[in-house]
Amino acid sequence: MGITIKQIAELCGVSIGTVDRALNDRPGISEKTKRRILEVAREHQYRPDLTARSLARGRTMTIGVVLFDLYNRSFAQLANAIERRSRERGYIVHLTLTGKDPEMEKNCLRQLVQRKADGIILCSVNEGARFEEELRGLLTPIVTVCNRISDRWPYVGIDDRGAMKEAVGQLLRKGYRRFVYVCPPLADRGRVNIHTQEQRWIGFREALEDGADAVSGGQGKFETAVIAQRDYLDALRRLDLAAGTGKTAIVCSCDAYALEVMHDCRSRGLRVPEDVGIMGFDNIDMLKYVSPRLSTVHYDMEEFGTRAADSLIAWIERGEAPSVPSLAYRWIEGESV
Amino acid sequence: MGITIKQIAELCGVSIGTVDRALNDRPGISEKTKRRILEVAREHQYRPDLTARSLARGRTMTIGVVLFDLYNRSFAQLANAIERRSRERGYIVHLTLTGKDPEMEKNCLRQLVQRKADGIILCSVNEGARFEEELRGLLTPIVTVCNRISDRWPYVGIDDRGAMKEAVGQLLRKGYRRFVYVCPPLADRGRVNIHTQEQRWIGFREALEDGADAVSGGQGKFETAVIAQRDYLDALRRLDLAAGTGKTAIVCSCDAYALEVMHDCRSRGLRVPEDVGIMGFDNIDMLKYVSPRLSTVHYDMEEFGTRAADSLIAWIERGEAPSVPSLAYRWIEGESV
DNA sequence: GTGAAAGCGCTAACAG
DNA sequence: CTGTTAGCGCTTTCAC
Repeated sequence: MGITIKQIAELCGVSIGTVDRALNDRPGISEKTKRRILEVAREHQYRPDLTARSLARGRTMTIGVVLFDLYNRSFAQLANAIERRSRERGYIVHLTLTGKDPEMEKNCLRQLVQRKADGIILCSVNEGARFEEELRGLLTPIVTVCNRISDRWPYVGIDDRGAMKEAVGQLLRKGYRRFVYVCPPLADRGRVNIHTQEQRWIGFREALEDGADAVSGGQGKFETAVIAQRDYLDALRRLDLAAGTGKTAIVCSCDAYALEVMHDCRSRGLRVPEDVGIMGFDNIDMLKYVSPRLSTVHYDMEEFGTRAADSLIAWIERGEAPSVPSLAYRWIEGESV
Repeated sequence: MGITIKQIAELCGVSIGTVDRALNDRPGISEKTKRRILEVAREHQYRPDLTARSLARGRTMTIGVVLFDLYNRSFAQLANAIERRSRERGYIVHLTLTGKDPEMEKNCLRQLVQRKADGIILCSVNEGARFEEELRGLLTPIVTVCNRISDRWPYVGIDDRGAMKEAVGQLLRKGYRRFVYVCPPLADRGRVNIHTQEQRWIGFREALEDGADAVSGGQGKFETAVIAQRDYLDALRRLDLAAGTGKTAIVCSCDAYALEVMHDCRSRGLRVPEDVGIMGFDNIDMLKYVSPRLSTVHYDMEEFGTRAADSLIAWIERGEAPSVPSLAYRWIEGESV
């Protein structure tokens, strides 16, 4: 199935070395024989066997991608962009999904290394010194995305902390003084990589600290509650949002939560933003179908993808880990706060 | 980087043949030497080089996937399911995206074949005898999904014609007698694969034909308009939905269009379903954030993925193209008709 | 039981 | 300019 250089060599009455020179237009071959060889190759629809080439060259022109899943719209866009850019640059993508299972993630990585992927783009759930040791042992360029691991591996993403800080600053400016922060469980720290969520959480606190100084000269803090658990809606319902003075802003660390929260609040008869303010983070594109429009933080997932691919390829081809600057983000003024 | 069987052989003072027997527990080796070899292999963290194995075995344990993109939620789910199932069964996925570009699609296919993917799951935009000839020339098992090509290649999907027919039957039963059918351009037929859209369109017409017989004994047809163009919203606006008697049902061949249409109608002050009925197709999961709930046809994209993977693997491993029965679908009663 | 050797298809270094 | 040869790391067949 498919003709090989050896067969071409026989057909042309030359050696495989010569065929190789012709096919990969390497120097040291006469125009005449080259033309003849190319002609024969074309006639027989010669297509080099890339697995053989990989073995010989020691490079597979393959990029391994490790993500949680593609349910999340953002991950889908990310994968899309990575594939696009990679193939533009001559690489093909091995997609592997972990389902956020630490062991599965290790399997994926191992698998990719065994298949000799030239580099890997990783959104990790694993974390910790031991995991880093394992990563180092893979001896493969790795670029992290969405979840930073450590300075040793380039990270593509925004400054989540700064972004959240700015966003909450907007709420303060609008006059909000009571806050509920809703996010996924942060307790797994150390076992599971929640770098991004953690940064946002820090950004939230910093914004309030700075705000407290500015607003009341360091006097009275703001009223805040934190909900960081799976059944966040239940927890939220137990809170009396109307108690006290002033309107509450529910700061959600991601749009997915914000949408659920908004839905739930409204089903309880709370008007948004009249009775309660809600903000999200991520600007997932589902938002365009939702009213009132959610106020949120936007960043470009596609850019994450192309940047991650570019950085990884730079590393692969230049041999040294590149440093990647934080990408841009911006506050989206909706109608929900 | 990484130890090889040759090195293990030297370390153990045996031949590589023996090492191979130990590592792949093949018969013809004493328990004792086997144990010793495995011990050494474990110590040195031996991981077989899968590119080398591929070359030697003539199988890569790789499945190529060719889709349009991952923007569409359904494709993302599809890709997700394919990856999951494939890796469960020992295969890894090569993801390639065509962006609906026929030439790009051919590139992807060629690339996958050169990389010796054991089989390919394809959602094709190309179509026609010549393309089929090319596909045949690839000499690789191919399972089609979402867009059928011909009987030569197994197709995973639902009976779109039947499903649309049933759905429109629901509308007739609800009393609708005026219809606007909205779908992507159908004019590209022959050049571009629009099998699915075509089937739905046929289903729509059949439903009305059957309905005409049933309702008025073959007398008077229903009032219908068809919009099959990129700027379908503009076209729709030009229609006077209120004219004539009875309420109009806008039958959209996909939810994406239905959502846009619904949004547009409401921005024009039309109430759904009081003034106009709208139905979609696909039951994309964005719908859960939309009210009124869209009436639509549901099918399980994940099932497409696992079935496609299973069928392809069956073909790869058993050597003969499997036949795949149509998958299940069901009408979702929403509030939009 | 074990070893030797011939591939898989391509690359790359070295002779001529 | 062209041919030869030795790999890449693993599999597989055939001797011993």
